[in-house]
Amino acid sequence: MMTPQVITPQQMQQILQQQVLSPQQLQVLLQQQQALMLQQQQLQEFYKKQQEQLHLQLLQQQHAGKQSKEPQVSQQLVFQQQLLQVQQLQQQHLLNLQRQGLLSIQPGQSALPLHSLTQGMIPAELQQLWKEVTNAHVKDENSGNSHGSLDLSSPAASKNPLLNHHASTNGQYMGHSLKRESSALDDHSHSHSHSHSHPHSHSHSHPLYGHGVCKWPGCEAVFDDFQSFLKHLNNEHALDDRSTAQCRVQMQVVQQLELQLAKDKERLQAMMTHLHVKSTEPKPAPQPLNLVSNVTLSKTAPEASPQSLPHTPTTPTTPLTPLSQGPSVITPNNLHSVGPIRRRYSEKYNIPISPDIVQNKEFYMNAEVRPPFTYASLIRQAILESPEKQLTLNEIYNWFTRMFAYFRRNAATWKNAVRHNLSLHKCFVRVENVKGAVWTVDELEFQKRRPQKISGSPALVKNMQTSLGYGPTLSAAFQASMAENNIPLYTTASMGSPTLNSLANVFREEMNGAMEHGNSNGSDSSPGRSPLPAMHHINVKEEPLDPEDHEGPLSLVTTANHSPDFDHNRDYEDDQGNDDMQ
DNA sequence: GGAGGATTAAACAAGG
DNA sequence: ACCTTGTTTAATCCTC
Repeated sequence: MMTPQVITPQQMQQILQQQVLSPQQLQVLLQQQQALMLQQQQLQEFYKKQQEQLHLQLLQQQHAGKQSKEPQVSQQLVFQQQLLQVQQLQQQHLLNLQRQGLLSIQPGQSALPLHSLTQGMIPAELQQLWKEVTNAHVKDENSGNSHGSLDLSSPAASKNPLLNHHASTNGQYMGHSLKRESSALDDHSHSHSHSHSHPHSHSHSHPLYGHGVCKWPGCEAVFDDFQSFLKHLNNEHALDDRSTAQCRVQMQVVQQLELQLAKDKERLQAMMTHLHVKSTEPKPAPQPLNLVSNVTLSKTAPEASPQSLPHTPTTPTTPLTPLSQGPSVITPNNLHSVGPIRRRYSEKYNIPISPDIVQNKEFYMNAEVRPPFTYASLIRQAILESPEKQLTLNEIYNWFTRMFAYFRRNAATWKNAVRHNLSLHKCFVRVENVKGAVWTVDELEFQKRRPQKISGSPALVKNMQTSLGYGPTLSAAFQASMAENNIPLYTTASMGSPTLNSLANVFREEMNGAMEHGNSNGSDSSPGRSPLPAMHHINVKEEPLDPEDHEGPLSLVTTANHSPDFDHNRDYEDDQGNDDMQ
């Protein structure tokens, strides 16, 4: 019954062990998403009101026709623009929620084997979680997928139609709110609804179903009727690693967007305040976003009192490649050509760091997701980030734990890997120092090393695999989704301050390395490289565009202004006690 | 199937 | 004796 050929039990375990979110985390994420949707709704209304109000004011002022007011009027216009932007952001958000694509694996191939494989291994909690996730979706259908493997949702949902009703309690705001939401914001289902003739589409509004298309991230299967869609949903998007991971990715996407939204709202609020516009509403929570981050953060002690690394943490100034070059607008296409141009790292990074995009960094700081970078890249980044471009081994360790939640575990393992890498790669040079020895980076060596690296960043691929449990698919998915976010982010970035952070650098570097290969070799620093190979495989299939989106994440992952909120006092800081893990 | 990179594990040495 | 820091070797996985 098992088809180990696809994933060995070992790998599976790894996946489950380190990559799959803990039930609690998923729980939180789910709730967050739900809350988000509701919030979105409120926001939408709120902004509408605001806009109306503004409009009125504008009209009044224009009426008044006072010369002196003109400047103010123009200001108002800007303001309005801001409002629009926020709205767009929201729209984008919703769109992402619905169509952001993840998979690209052919259902028949890997999906199935996985099902059977996972079946026996998935922890009960996962099942539970999945119930929550799908619960509302599966309205009927025992969908014949009786072979245990695909059931996932069947146990709870399919058997219990009642669940659907109060599904909202869990995370499935499906019903009305969602419906409303989509009709209001989702131009897809909205604007097109009439063009497509789907008899059931309106009666069976399902967030994952629109215009006869499955909106599951990455899927876009077309269906004639709602029933077949449901069937499809149960069969193809059952509870397996992929779905779970996709769900997770989606959550991250949501988080990202939320942060962005929060930022823009803040901006808007500031603008309103400045213009003395009283908001008609209590104003949504200041930081609507971080439901999750807050949780995790609070859990990990938000206070910031760097100890071991007092200096480095506060030097966000990305020592590396400023992303200023970012294509004005990142589109799936131009990404490719423009690609991540390897920039020599210049000391000139006076780029103001917009505190808003710290998201990605935060993501890795809070989520125990294995960063998609090789140890070498990370080590290098750590070193380059330091004021003196040199770090002691311990400082490198600290950087790892500080920057990545993932490295707060299994210290013995990754530390060994770090040491191993330091010794192994010529690009890392050990320099005797007064107080011992420090490690520096031989940039030339580092760059030199890359091209040889085949297959474009196997690390990435692998990391993604292990990290997401579904390899390339997810990595692509994740990046794709990030890329999507990218656009809105860029939007704001353009009006604010574009920046990138260390992670972005690492990412870019990694990409560059990868691309090096993808594009028929080339010497060291040939500009246009093609990104993750992984993505190619996957995305190419469905949308030739996406593959090049990887740049997205880069820009997305911006900024580094960072608050060393992870104080080193934390348990994970004390390496000792943590090695227990394994 | 082989080459080569990355990761992980582990043995071992030197110093504090 | 123990821990940290480094160096090495080896097994394994992965992509080309």
